[in-house]
Amino acid sequence: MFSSTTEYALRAAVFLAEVREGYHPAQSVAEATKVSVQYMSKVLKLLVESGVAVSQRGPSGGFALAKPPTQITLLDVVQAVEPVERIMSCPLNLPEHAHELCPLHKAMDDLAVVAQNHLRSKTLAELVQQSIVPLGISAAKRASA
Amino acid sequence: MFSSTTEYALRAAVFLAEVREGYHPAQSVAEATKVSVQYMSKVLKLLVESGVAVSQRGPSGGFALAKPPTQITLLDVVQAVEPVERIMSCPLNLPEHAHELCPLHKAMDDLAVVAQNHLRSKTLAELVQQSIVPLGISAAKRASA
DNA sequence: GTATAAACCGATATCTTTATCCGGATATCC
DNA sequence: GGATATCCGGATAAAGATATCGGTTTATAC
Repeated sequence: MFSSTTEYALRAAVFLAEVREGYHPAQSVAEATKVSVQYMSKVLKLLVESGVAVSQRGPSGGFALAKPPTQITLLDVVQAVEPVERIMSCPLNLPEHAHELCPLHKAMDDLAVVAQNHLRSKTLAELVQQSIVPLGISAAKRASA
Repeated sequence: MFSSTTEYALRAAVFLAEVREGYHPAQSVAEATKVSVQYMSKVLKLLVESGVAVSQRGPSGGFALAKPPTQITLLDVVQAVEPVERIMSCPLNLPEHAHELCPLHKAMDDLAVVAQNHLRSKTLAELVQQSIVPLGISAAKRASA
């Protein structure tokens, strides 16, 4: 259903929503989400390019959400890395289906709409576990902090 | 959203629902769906292995649906080639989420359920365009028949 | 202004998906 | 029972997604 890149992007976004204030280096995001720093850096870059996150270079730099978690939906994150695309014209290019999707592609497009609506209805804020520990910060690590 | 393999499988299933009686060689399915015979053969094999279609070797052989189109849903076809998987446990393996999905993966699993239900609600029969020409059989080809 | 922490960027490696090729097995038709 | 149409299966190729590596730039802190 979702590619691993999308899964990583969602984990990262939720993490940034949980930790909140300040910049968090890719290193921290990577550890919390259990993804390699190298790959997580690429994913974070996608989030920055799409306006979901912002980045800051240099010491005490890192990544942060571009807007409050209440204003970022799961769809924003998904579209940043692997857009759920609507089907606008028949991929078969049949003359019969030039101006109206055939029933099959209509059904597939319907699902795209349903999926988009579902993802749009959830904000990052709703996924933050206030009372629980931040995503991926394990008991051992917390103890040492 | 869907891989090309899934798209091909759906096209093939709709085609078989449209042409109805008898076996149809991979060649015919491939032409109608605008996919190479070689690749379509592999996709059709997946449909056979999952019980959506049946195959028959030799002259006047080919492929046909295993059940009437009213009894085959889009979900049957999709699950045959690229299952929409439920998320049963937290991929992060966090102790906190051992027996309950974290909100993120709960949301993702919810979408999987919504998608499955959507696909299950449409049968191949509902996608058949009775009054129109079969999928992919163009005007030129019809004229020559 | 120097040292350092961090994002950035391009090159490469690995794995998966998609696609093609070709010989073999099997059923049908005459 | 032989010729033929078709599915079947394995090997290979090409493309894309995933992942890693190393160097470069930029900002911060002191």
